[in-house]
Amino acid sequence: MTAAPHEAEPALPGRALPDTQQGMRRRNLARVMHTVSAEGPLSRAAVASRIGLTRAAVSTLVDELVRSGLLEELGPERPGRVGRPGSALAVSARGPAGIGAEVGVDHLAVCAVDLRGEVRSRAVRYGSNRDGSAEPVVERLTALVRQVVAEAESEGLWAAGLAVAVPGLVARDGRTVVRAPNLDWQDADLGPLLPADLPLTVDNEANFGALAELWLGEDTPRDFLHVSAEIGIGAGVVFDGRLLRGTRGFAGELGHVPVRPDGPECPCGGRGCLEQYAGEKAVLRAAGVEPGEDRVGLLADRAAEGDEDVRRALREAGTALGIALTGAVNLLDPEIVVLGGALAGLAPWLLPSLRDELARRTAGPARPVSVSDLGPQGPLLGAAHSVVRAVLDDPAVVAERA
Amino acid sequence: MTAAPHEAEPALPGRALPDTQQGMRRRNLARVMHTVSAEGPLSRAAVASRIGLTRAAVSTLVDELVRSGLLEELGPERPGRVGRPGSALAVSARGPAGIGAEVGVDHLAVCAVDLRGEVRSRAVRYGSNRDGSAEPVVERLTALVRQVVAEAESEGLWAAGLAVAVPGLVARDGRTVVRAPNLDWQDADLGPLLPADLPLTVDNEANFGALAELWLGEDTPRDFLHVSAEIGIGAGVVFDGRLLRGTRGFAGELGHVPVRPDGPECPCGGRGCLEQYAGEKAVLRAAGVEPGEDRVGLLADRAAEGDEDVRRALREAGTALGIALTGAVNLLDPEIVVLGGALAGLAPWLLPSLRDELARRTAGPARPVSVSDLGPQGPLLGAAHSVVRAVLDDPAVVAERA
DNA sequence: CTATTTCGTCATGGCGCTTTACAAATTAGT
DNA sequence: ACTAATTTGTAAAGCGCCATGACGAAATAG
Repeated sequence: MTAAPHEAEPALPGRALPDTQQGMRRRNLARVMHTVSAEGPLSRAAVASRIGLTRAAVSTLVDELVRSGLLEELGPERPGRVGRPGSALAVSARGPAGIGAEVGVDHLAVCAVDLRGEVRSRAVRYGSNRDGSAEPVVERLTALVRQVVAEAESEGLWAAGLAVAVPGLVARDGRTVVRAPNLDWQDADLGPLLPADLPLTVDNEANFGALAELWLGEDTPRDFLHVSAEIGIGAGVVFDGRLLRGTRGFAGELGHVPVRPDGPECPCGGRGCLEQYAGEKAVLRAAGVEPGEDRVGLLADRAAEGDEDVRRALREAGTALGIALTGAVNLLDPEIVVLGGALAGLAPWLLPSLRDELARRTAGPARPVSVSDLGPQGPLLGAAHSVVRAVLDDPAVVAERA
Repeated sequence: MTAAPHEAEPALPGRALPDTQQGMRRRNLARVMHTVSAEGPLSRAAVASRIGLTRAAVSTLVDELVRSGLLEELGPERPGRVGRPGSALAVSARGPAGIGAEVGVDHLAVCAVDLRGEVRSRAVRYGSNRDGSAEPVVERLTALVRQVVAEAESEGLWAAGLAVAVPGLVARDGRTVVRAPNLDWQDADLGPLLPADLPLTVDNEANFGALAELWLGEDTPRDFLHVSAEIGIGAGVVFDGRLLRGTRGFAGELGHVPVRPDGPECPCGGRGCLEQYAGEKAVLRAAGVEPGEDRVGLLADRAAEGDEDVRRALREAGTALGIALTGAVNLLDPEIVVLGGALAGLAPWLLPSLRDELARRTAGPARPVSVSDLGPQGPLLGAAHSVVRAVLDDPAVVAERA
């Protein structure tokens, strides 16, 4: 029997729980965890007033969470005010950990994040992953995962689940990679290839990048568009704090939004797709740069040196992005647009023309376009945190295993 | 003191309710109402098995709802199977009613819908509403509302709320029309102008059209794009059964998605927006038809007669729609795209080129594009039903007033 | 006419939160 | 220093809500 998959981001009060007294209890456990996690060390009384329950009720909830090893008592608070000081509670640093993994075109990365959000262990392995099939790649990934899990365990943690970010389309079952052109994968079910004792989620790296921005970004609103590019151009659409996945799970294919309907043909079947103007290949060609290792770093270096060909190529890519984003902004009215992934490193040369185009084409106040401060780490962190969020969202499940 | 506004579509179990025993009770009352409403007359036992509570629990819930006048006992069921027949329960036809209203460019319409979804009373008034300001228009609308409410009351109903559909952008407060170019309205707060004894919601007609499709359409999935055109072109984005409104409430502005980035200038500031190709004005001009009354009917008639200019204009509009929708489909991966509003009547001439364009440009299986069977009635019905849904979503609120 | 099945209700019980009360630990004021 | 006031955490009693189990009522099957 394989472990059950977990949802990646069922908002705060896991709406799946039934409306019975036990469901209520579980949701309230989750609310305590979320509150303590978000607002640092807090006394029982502080938690109670924040979530609208009584101190007595919170006491019993906290007892249960402490017994399960999900919360820790830090001892008496420094009293600044009158009255008996509370006993500070914090999310445990020795409980469950989320294991995040990333399959890149030429690297693999795995990390373990504890409930406090700290990265406690990590491992990277470089080398091409275009092996023609998923098996050998996932085998190497599994080795890396075991290594990170072992290291986490030596620090008193235990792995609560594994989330894998891949550069490709993932079916809604959260296990099957339908198509990953840059890896040459097609309809690859990663479930049987990864450790069966860990609840597994597989998702698009752009989705995990967007979730990382939502969870970890400074002042990230609940309605935003996260644009990222590795080789293709993907977008994560987050509304009301929820990631929009689409019926088949293929939402966010910004790279194939038409920019010039009569433009060059695209492998997708369309013409003039964004990727034909702002995709990595197109930009490298326009800049007259040979494809090779660390292409993004190369472009950034050349642009910084003042290479006019590279700068023009990036300006034009920014314009194309601006056109595509005009459509997206008109359709979705996000509060901000965030550039992440490889785009973050090239932002200084993309942003001016992108902002120009967007401002020119949209009415009303200018739409803020910002750059993710997570940079290329977004997807990996998002994956690991998705497991952590699953624990916070339903602590009862994990308490049984602890 | 004005009545509190209600949410338009907080899914089934109004997530706003607190996680306390009373909140649980209220959510379970809602689940009973939704179940009975959706699946026709049902016995207590049938409801119990559907929502996963025991017969005993459902009995007390039903008692409460019957006492409040929200459910009715229809008497013993026709027994087809062995065992004691159940007592059929139905949603009451004499309880609260939702009042929907629509402000069109040259008409006003109001209707009352009971909890069963039946239209029990309606009134229409023709005549231009471009009076330069909202006051006189809303005054006429109020008169119509009072007339419909009185008629509904004479049938034993009482008005639970009023929802108004407007052809323009509405702020997220659900009361203020920020901009309605075709009415010449700007920053008009309709709150003080409408009956203060009715909870009020104002929303974009495209949004209400999309909700009508969600609630009333045959086989409408939970993820879809609803495209409607009156004078502008709007889209309702529904995902996971929830309408996506955007930060400012301006989501769905499909009309200003760029189709040809160097196309003709648009009043919005952009160039080559969809509206420049598929908007009413553009189509009329391309077809060589003079603007006037019932422009859509005229176009449909001419096209049916075989007028080649009109047909070409509609074909080209369909192509432009196809390009804009390609972007939307790539970004959102909806299960289907539905054409509603004025577009529904022109569908026979728009659809072929629209489908062609969409199929050519998107990979994978063809995305179904269908036509709403609600036609131009969508927004009005959606508005009235939004009030009905609010009652189903939280019967306890209304029970107090009954 | 009896056995069986299903429905609705009642009494009982368990579970989860609130209320109320109280001891513990701190600050403010005299 | 000592008392009053304030706040925290816990314990006991109470109430609301659903589950369980039993029962009469009303149908079908044999």
